[in-house]
Amino acid sequence: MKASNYTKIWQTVQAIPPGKVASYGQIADFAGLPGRARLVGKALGMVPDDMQLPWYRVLRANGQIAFPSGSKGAEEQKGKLQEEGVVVLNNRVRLQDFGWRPDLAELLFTLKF
DNA sequence: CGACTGACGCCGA
DNA sequence: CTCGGCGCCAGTC
Repeated sequence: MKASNYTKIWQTVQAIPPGKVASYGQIADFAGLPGRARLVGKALGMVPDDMQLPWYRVLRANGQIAFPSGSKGAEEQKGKLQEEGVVVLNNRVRLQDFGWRPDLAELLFTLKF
């Protein structure tokens, strides 16, 4: 099967465990698309509503929520994260505490590509 | 074909 | 901390 870039990105996002967050660049790297962080953003925007995807676990490299503070999207994302115990302050998360550091072996087992 | 546009990232000032 | 600039690339106009 011909895993498109979007498919790889979605699979990688699904691999993020609850209570942890990853950055766009990180997702791009794990998906085999180094330097294509913007493509990750595009891919998340293309996600069908009926597909379950923890898109809210994806943040900017500095831990900030990608949406403008106070916007609908930002509030929704903040809520979803806090439900999992992730602390969100001033529209941002401390990656030092909640950043996802995947185990390479398990990552490969999950993504299989 | 070129110009513009993003749920981005990094480096330098 | 803020700004500006450049790299990135699939879509859109």
